[in-house]
Amino acid sequence: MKQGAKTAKSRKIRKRARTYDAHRERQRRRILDAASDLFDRRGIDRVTMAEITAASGVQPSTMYQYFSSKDDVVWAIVGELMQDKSGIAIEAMKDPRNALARITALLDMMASDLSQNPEKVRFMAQFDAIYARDWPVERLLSLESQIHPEPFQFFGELIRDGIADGSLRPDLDPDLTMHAVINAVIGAQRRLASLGSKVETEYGKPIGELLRESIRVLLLGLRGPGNSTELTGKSRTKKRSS
Amino acid sequence: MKQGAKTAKSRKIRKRARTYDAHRERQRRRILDAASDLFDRRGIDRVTMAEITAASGVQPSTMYQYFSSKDDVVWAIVGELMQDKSGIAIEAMKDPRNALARITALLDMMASDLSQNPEKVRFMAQFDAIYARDWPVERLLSLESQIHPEPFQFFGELIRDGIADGSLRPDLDPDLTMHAVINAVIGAQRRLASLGSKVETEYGKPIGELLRESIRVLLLGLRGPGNSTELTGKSRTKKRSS
DNA sequence: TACAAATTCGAAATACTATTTCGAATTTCG
DNA sequence: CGAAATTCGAAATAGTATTTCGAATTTGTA
Repeated sequence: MKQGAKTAKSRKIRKRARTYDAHRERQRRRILDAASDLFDRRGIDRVTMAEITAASGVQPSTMYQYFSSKDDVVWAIVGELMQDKSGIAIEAMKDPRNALARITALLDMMASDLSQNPEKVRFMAQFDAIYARDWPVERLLSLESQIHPEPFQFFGELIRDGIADGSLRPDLDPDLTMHAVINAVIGAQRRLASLGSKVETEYGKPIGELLRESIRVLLLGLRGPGNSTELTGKSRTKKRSS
Repeated sequence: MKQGAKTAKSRKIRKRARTYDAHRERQRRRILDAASDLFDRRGIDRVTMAEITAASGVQPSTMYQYFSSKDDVVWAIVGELMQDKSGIAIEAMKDPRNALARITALLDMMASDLSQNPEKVRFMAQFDAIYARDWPVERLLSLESQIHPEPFQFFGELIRDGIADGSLRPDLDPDLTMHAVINAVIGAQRRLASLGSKVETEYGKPIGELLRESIRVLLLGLRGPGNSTELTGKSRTKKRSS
């Protein structure tokens, strides 16, 4: 349906020949942007289709020509978000020093994400809680595999590398530990986003700070006997990373 | 409406005088049990009031005489769950050895909870994601404070005790660390419950095992320099670490 | 025991909501 | 130009939470 459509609007000559597709892209974007904004501000389940159509300026009948249901809209937004995040994550993992440094960069990225886009994180938390369980595994798998082909092996390698280069403690389980750590950080991140200001008023600390402390403890637990205080201290106070 | 009503059903003599109240209690229970079961099996948002009334054997009109809305039902169940869990948690924290042992007991309890009642945990995850943010802070606070009066000071003390007795590393922040750790474990626990079987089929490990690994890493990160292997390999199945 | 209060039922009514349908009007394509 | 794609408007369908009310039943009490 949309294969050769997005190569580029090369010149005016081509532009006319692609008006249908280009228009469809624009409409789709308008709908997704409007929906995303509403979801962020009010939560998935409190947003009605009528509101989405109103905010995006199309009629319901048009709406359903782009998305077959409200769930479909949610799914599309989730897909885009995951795509974005995984790109950033892969970038963050380029650190050449050692495995611990790469893990640190990845987790720091998640903390920044919470501080900068708490609404998006909250949206993903709602997705997990409401939809993820019932939707067919294939749908999730196809999305995820399209993003990171082999996360299992990859995470396993990471732990193995770290044990080899001495940055991680040697008694970690390559098939388990990295998944457990990532899940803990994502879980903490999304819970903080869900509770939002409630946490801040009750605990007196910004949610970003709480998550960074969780990450600090986890990294301390991963660290090999060698590097005692190397990465421990006030870790992420953003210095000019050259 | 129901002040001096629940002291006790002393004798048969009294029993008759309290039939109204007793009946109301029973009805309330029937509704909550039926609703809880449905929520566990299908998720909060997929359960209709009609189903709840059918399952509990009352008419809608009767239903709304006990709970003013579906949210009200959800809230009541959350309240009971929190009450239960906090009782168990307080019990688990009685370990007299040292602060690290108490924290370990608390986190282990959460892992057992996930393994034994994944549906309940999932229910709480949905509550957090869908409701917790919008509901008035006072409502959450009144519930929580009724359960554990001073969690802040309590958690702070725990860290301070641990630093004093040497079981925790000395550079932890009494006002921050324990909250961060608890939040990470609860977040991980609820995320695993939300994703449920999906995690198991994709990662090939039961969710309980993943959570226990997260907890193991966190505890390693908390541990003071003194007790190297003391509590590490303990609850974690095999692995005679030496 | 008789009467008032509390509880339940049944059934219908209201007000939202997601989703569909269809024909007419407009724009794009070949 | 004529066919195809797109949008609109407006109304229709079906499912949902919540309310209302009078009749029937049970319980409390004088």
